[in-house]
Amino acid sequence: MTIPTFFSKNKVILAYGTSLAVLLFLLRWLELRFIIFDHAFEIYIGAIAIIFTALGIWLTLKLTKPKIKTIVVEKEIYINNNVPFCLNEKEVAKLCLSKRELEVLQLMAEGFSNGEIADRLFVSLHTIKTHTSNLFEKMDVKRRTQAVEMAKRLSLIA
Amino acid sequence: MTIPTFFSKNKVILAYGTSLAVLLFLLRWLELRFIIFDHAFEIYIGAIAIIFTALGIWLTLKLTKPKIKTIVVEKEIYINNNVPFCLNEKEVAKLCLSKRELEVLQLMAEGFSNGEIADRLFVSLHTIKTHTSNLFEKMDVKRRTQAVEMAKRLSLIA
DNA sequence: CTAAAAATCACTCTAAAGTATGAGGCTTGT
DNA sequence: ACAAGCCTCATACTTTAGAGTGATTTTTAG
Repeated sequence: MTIPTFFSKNKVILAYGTSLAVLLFLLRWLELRFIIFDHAFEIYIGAIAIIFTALGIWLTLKLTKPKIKTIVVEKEIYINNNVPFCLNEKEVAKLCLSKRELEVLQLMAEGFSNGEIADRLFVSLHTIKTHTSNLFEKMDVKRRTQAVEMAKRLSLIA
Repeated sequence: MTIPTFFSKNKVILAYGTSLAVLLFLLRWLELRFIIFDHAFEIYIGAIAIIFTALGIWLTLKLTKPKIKTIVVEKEIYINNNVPFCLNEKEVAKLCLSKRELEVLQLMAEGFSNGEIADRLFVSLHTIKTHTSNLFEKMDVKRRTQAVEMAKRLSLIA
């Protein structure tokens, strides 16, 4: 998570530059002591050194690929019962539940038997049984009580 | 996980400065030795450039903390108990529900079959059936799904 | 201690739930 | 037009749930 800040980068570079300056002064001093050196040459070399060191630093910073670290953050989604019901369409889509199946699921959760649901939706008991079977298959549950529990937890129904 | 301290940085920089000085003296010496080369200056500059670029790269790799690119994957977790469950004891008393019956009711709401509840509570299926029958009688419902719906509505269970 | 309540187990029988499979009609998007 | 998905209905079969009745053993409160 800790990406090198601009400050830390600059700190290194500045420290390096300072050391170069010190070095140049040292050379200057040596030049004064032993009037051997042509100081323009040293300044030139120093400049080249600084520039290309900076280039190297810049290149490295630009071109190094960051290590990829994947963090799975569990985002808790609290379901507030006092807030008007809001269908969780994501889950509905994920489970591939059809409108009719949701209707059946809703009535199932309200405690109606398959027969009562059939009457309410004006279809046969067979149809409701098919719907419930498909629901259990899609939701990967074995009983209507499990389906209801899951449906409430996922806000598939009110 | 040793983060580079200021001291260690300086140590590197000082060592670097020293090596630079040595290098300059070496080059100077070489220059004095072989003044033969026509393009000695250009070669010299080129060498400096290459060396210091490499040095910059090396320094950067050594002194910067490794880049880490973090990918945060949000995994949604649905949680329903935003308000800590509080048993509605008034209703429990009103309905004359016993502890055991509440236990059975809880497991029933979690989607377990009578057989599974029997296993969980280490009693026979007959016992659970008796409990459920008594529950339905007391709660005045006809099916377990209705009982569960009512229990959740009245906060008899979590 | 004792009566009441609670918990346990058993048996029978019916109703409902659930499984498996097949099939026909109705939209819908390509 | 046609494939795909959904809704519908059907049959046959298995499993679970629930009703009704009765009984024994713990627990618990007076």
